[in-house]
Amino acid sequence: MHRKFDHQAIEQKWQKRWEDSGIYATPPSDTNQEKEYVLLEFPYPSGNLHIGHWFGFAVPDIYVRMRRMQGKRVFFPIGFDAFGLPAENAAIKHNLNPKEWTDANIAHMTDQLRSMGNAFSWDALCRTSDPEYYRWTQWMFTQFFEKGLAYQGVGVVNWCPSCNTVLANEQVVNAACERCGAVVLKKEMLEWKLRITEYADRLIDDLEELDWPEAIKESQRRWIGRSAGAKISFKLSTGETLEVFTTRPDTLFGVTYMVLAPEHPLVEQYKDIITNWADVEAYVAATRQKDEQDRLDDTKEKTGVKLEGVTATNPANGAKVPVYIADYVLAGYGTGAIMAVPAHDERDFAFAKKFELPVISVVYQDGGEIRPTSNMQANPGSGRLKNSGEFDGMNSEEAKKTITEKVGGTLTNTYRLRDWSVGRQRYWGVPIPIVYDPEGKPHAVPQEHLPWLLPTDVDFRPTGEPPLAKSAELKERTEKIFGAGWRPAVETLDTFVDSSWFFLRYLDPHTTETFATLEHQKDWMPIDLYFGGAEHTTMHLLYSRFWQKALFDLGVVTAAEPYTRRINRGLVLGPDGNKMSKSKGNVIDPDEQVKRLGADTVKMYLAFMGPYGEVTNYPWDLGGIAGIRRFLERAYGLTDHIAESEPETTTRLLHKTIDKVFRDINAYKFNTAISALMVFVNHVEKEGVTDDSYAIFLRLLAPFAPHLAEELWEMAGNTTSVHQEAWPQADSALLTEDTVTIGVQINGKHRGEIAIAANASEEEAFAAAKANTKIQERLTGEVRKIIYVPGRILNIIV
RNA sequence: GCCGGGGUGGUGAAAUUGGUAGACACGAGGGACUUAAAAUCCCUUGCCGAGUUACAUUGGCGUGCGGGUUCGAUUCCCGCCCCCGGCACCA
Repeated sequence: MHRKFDHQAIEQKWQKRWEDSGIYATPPSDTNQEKEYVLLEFPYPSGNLHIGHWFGFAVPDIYVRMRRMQGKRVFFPIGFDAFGLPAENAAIKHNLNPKEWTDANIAHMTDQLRSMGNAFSWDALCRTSDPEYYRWTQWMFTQFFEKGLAYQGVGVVNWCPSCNTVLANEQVVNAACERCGAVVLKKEMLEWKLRITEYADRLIDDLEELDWPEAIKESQRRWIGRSAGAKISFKLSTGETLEVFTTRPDTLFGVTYMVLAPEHPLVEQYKDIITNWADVEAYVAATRQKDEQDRLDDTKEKTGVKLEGVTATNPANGAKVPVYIADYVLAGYGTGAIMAVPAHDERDFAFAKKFELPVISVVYQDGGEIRPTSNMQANPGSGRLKNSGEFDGMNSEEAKKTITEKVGGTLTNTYRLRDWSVGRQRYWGVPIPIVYDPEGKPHAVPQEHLPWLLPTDVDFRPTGEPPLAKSAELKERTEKIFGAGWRPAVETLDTFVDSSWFFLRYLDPHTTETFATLEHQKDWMPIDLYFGGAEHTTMHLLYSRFWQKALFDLGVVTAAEPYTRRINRGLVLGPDGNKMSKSKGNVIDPDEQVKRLGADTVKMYLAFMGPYGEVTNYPWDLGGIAGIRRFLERAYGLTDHIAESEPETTTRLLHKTIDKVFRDINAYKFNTAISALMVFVNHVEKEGVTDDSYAIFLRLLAPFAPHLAEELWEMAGNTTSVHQEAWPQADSALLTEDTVTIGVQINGKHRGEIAIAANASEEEAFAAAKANTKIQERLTGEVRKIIYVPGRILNIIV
């Protein structure tokens, strides 16, 4: 019978008891239990937990709790990604300190997190803004600096005019700032970068080993964008050589012109040689003017200017070809210059048509020559060579190698990935632990001076000038330690740096000797399962893989890859099917729901919406959550149906439920696991259940409704925690039925059902079918064939 | 344009990956209880039709569209259409 329960009293009671007894604290190393490190993307302390946090944190807790009951030694920590711009912006708005704002939010959100009732290892909690955390962020950065992995260089950066800071390439989405949506500008400046490009191959190749959804792997591969080709040098009429990157060295004989990116250094250098310099200069200036948005808006009509007075010589056949600048060639990719083969590249073809340049076809396909003419398209396919001298008839693949060798080029890979820009011209972050000597040469702050504290005497309102530059304390500190004329770096680190190693600090949150002992790393790393959102595919997930590899090369971590398995989840939408937002007024407040219906209900409802681990968006359904609450009330009232004995159907169903709940949780299909529990409750309400079976049911319920299951477990007379009980084992003998109902088809059409022994022979099944009047009526003609799949189907062909 | 993931009732979704399509839940309709409402309980609920006073019963269609393979297709193959996410002149 359905029965109300006081969820607030129950939840408070058990949350306190679990904490007092410390049953979820980080498990000690010295046991024979198998370890399992389950990680969540830690929250940014924005002020309030939203439904997305619940979806992301409370649902994986189901998996964690089952694994614990199965005897695994599970580590399930939580923390805060506490540095970042919102704190600064909020502080400016409310006229307080970013630290105060952040700390207050953390305190509040910690309470909210506790109300979830997750099996968190609270003892491992850490926050990236604590000096004891960021001293290690800084230490790692200095190690990278010493190895040349962190460097400062002048380049064109992405500048967000609204956030007043540099952004990494990954943080620019559709030419706009990933955080605030402002259109990103190009700006030339000195910036701090990490050489992630040096790890490009490993970041691609090591994906093979990972048990990740293919979609994420593919996105990372495409983001890194490795392409195999060759670097080939062309002699210029000026005497210098021009190096180009091409994926098609086999088409070298088809080169009819060259193109440099407008920003290419040679352009400026040839100022006095180029006879139409005014035109060239104007084009370069126009390109510089264009921001990212303009480039996207382009209709992709090709533009460019010929460099009059400069020609290039094709190393393959000595042909002299003109040289252009055009903005379809990007300064940041390859060598910033290309050899153009209009016959076999669509972009070159479009350009050649516009500027009336020759098109020479040098590749044809077997079984029919396809040659572009001025009215046709380029043919980018591979095939056999022609018009290529001694290489005629060779296939493209072989020719790529042979021709490259012949002209003294080198086969090489080129990547789309850019080095990771990590310096930020803002306040609330990790100060870059670098000081400059009087000559301006950068030096790492030595370990004994770490943490290199974030100064507090700072006006952090954004002016475009880094706030730390205004700190007298930082300046004095630097001079005091290093000497007169020394000055500190004034940028802070991108917060993606902080989150690139948080999972290591969880292992040893209080050690002052190191960021995490090797002993604990060996015990827990790599992370077995990482739950998170799809938006981090080419940001956090890529950065932290790189960071781990860089640490691995320093010999300070034990694993070359941080995350063995990854599950991406979808999004919870508002009841109207739109993304929740204050302006749409469709925001569901989890606190309100928890107060009204309980944490167990909210958690279970989120788990019931659909399969987890598929990036699908689920609208919040007010009626749906009421249904879950109803289910829990019925589970609560199940004691009314406890009897001395139970029918065999109940026992069998129980074992099927054990089996299904286990398999479904293991596959993150929490929705169908819950429906199996519902089926069991529906059945027991009619048929009754014994004490023993009821106790098993409570153990199955425990991961989904930890508070209620614990309460019922206690009400059933137990003094232990249900969460420390062993996970039930299904009796395989009870999983298979003796008799089954199977469908009967005639000519493939469903015509009825028969109940027969599970191991019935074809003859027996056919006999049973003939005994069925409905079937019999239809079996008029001669039976030509019988298809019988035991336990599944009987199909009679007449 | 390219890459990835999808399209199943009024809704969220199931379907042991070729074997009774729609489990479970929501919503809706009807009934019981109640002075009444809420809550709860029971029944019905893919669509269209036949049939009966009411049951019982029964036919056809149905997993985005069009083909194909198969005894049998939501599942496999071919060709389209649409939706969501990512990338976007990357040589």
